[in-house]
Amino acid sequence: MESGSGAGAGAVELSFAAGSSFDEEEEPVSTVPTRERSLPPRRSREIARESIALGAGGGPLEIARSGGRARKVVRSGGSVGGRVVAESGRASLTAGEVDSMAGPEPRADLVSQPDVLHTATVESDFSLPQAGDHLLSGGAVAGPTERAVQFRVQASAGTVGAGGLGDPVGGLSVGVSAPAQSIGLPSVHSSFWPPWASGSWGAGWSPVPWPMGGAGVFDPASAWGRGMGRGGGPADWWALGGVGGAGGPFGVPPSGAVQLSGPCFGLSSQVFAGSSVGREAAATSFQEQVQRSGGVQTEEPGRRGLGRVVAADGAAGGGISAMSGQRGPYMVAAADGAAGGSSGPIIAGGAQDMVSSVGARRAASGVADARSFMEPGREGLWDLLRQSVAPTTWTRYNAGFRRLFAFLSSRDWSPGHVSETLLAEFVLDSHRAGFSRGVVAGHLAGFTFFSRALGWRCPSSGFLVRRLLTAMARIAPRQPDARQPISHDLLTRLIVELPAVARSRYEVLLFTAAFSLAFFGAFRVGELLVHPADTVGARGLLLRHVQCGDSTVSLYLARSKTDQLGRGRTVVLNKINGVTCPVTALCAYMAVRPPLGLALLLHVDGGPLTRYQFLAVLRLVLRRCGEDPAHFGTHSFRIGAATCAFLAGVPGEGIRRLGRWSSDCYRSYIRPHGIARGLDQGGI
DNA sequence: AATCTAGCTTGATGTCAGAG
DNA sequence: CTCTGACATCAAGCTAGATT
Repeated sequence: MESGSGAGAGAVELSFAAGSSFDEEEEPVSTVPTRERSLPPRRSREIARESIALGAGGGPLEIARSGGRARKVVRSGGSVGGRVVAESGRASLTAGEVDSMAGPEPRADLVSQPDVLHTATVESDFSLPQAGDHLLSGGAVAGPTERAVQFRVQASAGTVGAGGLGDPVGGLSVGVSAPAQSIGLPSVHSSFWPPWASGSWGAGWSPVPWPMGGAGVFDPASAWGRGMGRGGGPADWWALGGVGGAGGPFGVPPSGAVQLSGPCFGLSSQVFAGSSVGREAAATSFQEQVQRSGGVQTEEPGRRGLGRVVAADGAAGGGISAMSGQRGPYMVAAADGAAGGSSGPIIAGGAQDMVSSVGARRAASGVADARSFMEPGREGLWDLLRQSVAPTTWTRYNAGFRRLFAFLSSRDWSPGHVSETLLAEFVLDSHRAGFSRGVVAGHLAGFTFFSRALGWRCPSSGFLVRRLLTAMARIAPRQPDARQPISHDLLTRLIVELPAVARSRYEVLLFTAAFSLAFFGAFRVGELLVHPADTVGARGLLLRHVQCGDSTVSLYLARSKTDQLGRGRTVVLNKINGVTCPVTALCAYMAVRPPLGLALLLHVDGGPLTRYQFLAVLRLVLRRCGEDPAHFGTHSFRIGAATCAFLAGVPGEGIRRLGRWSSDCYRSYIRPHGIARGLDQGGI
């Protein structure tokens, strides 16, 4: 099965013309027209690094904010307040409106409550005389609307491989909005490599035969899958295993002194705010993190009830929707649209806010946000409700709510209970407008979600609605998934051809590792790559999640689509022969990977490998292999892995665990003939 | 009890506008 | 012209409830 050809052996350093990260010192010998790929500019990041000027004691505040597409300066006569703990370093400043302005009918109950309306975080060097000092005093923003502004100074030290702590914690977080006990962490993990690197699990790490078809060692008595967590048992022998449990495989000592280990690869230890050992490291690491992050970090947008939303929906890259001027009870419109995790609104400062509409594609619709109908004083409930679903789902539900709200408002409807007749009319209207069944059902789901939260009756599962949706599905049935699997043979060819499209030796190693991991790990692209806007590495493989051994690599998946609670799983890949070997590929890449950034897969300048680039290179090399790129996607690696495992004789349960499926839907990926034909295909 | 199905949730992806 | 981010849509994936 293995070709064993040495693809990269005689490869010269070639170049291609895109990507964000090519080492300028490397000699570009392009074999691909620059039209296909070119160096992306990074000036936006430079702009983003422009810092803020902090006006202490009520002085003027100037925030230069910027991003991928826009740069705006917001001035406001404000002051900041807070108790700053860290002494020096590079801090990010989170600013948010305490509340929205008063509209024609201001709600005093909301206006009076301090809370962050919109926040944005920018960074700045800071140097404070003494930890614990009250350096900056609070105050209200001047202006007719009397908005207070709240800032949080955040000195982030980055994180170390303390998987047991859950998602990376932003290191030191200090300021007015951070209670003292939240500053720093109760314990410090000192070393970069987690304890299991020392081999404590060693007995359980059986070679994984897949997809070689049974060449492995079966050790059912191992700790693998037994002592380490869920899903144990003999069926694990072949598999990638799942190590569950709250702590994950990464041990975190309950206590201990701060001890910085040697080169941290951009991931310094978490340290106490008050730790003298840690401050310098914190500052250094944070600077590094900021540089990697592109400068602007945003927080989850929080919003309050009534008022005028002056800026919302800002992309991390700087897009901001101008929503100013809206009045009345249904004022918010698109403000929540950025809840997708990758972005957050940018603040607008004072009374004369300058708000950019750059990058906004969606015009103000004047349609309500569901939160507008929340009873006063229950905002905390709303915030927690938001956490009950994924950010993407929240965004989508909001879109559904807005669309249905707009439709209902055009009928004789007042906010509140909805009749099934009206819902049926909505379905009919959507059908005539050309929406698919899935889209309409999604809109209904979103509206129903918020209706339930608000106590509105919304019979979206009524007979009429259900039948109409069924009719839509029958009229326009789903198209079969046309994406073809990337077989192991094709993977081999892709890797062999990579040098022809890569710009440098480094990129050959990067994409070889990326493709090999995508296939053998059966990763979703979102599990493999870190989104550029994700500065904390909430998703995707991070450097600290990887452990290379002589014959295995282990990859810790902190969370995934099927692990929303973030229990974590570890994927172990074993060495095989040939150019596709994930262990060899990853180790080769790790040997040249720059000591920068959080993401595992990044360019030589530290920028993360993006989906766009991953797909662009995949398409280039597919074309070079004589394949039609239109038939493949990033998911083709996952489809190929399932298909390949099936053809190699891996049992159904094995395939299920390989791709971390918790249902039988993996069967739709068994596509020995290329195209999906149905769930019963494959006869598993 | 086993199987099927619809509904809900969520990741992947295509398209568009804008930045550079 | 490429690349990014936002959005809309498609489709994966899970589960509760209905059906057999």
